[in-house]
Amino acid sequence: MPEKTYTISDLAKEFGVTTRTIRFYEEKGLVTPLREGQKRLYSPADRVRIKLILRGKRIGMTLQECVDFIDMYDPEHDNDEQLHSLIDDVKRRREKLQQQKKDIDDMLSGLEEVQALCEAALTRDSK
Amino acid sequence: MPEKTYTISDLAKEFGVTTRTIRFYEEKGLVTPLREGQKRLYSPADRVRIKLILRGKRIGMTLQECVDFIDMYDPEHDNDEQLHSLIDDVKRRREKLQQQKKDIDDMLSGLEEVQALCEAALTRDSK
DNA sequence: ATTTACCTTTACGTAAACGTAAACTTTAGC
DNA sequence: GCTAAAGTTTACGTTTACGTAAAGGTAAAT
Repeated sequence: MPEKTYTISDLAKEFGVTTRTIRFYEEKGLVTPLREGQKRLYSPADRVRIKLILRGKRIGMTLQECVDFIDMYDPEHDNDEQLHSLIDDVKRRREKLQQQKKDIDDMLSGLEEVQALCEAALTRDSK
Repeated sequence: MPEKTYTISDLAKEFGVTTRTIRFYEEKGLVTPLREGQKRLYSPADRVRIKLILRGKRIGMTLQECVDFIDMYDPEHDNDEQLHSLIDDVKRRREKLQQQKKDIDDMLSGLEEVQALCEAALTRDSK
């Protein structure tokens, strides 16, 4: 079956970013869509890459970190050395993610408290 | 008891940032240490603020978002309207944090898989 | 045929978050 | 009394991640 394709504005709309953003990612080599004449044609794989980039960004990764992260899935693991190096990278990244998760949990606890206090103050006032 | 104080390099060392960073935060109004002559004197409260700022940064918050977040704990909740508004802010922030947590969990799953595959490839080679 | 709605490239502008260097003062140690 | 370490202000530089025109090509709709 003929692979589905997307225009730049399709993806921009879907992900809530501007076309400028997507072209910028291409400038940086993060995506490399095909061309139909001048027009960019994005494959499902391109779409996924953009999705992964935006996910990375949501937790504060730089674009370079997003690329590095995505490349972990697509490794050129020729030899043992590269495999070991990749495993080390994965471990480091996992630890960082765990720390971020802990940070988030701490913040969530705080916010829940704040919300409870606010709501208590409101019901108190309403009496 | 006399409240403990910190110099700028005390805090810089503790948090692994430069003094420039801490002064920059002051420029932006994120902290307002006392002075002893020219020298800045940081209180435990200042220290905590910096800690919270850096925690926020770790999950990708901008400095402004960090301030807004910290201010949620220290609210001027004069009237009901402000309380409601604060509750709304808290809810929005909680949702965002939940999304980030989900993103992190997704990434962690992916990384665990990658690591497993790598380790499998290694043990296979060693035979 | 011309408006409308996309697409394109090129290029300068901008906000955030510091880095870096210069030039100077203050305090502690020898 | 001098030097070294830490503090200070001022100010220009840098990277990241786009925003925002400007100037134009293409294709469908009226």
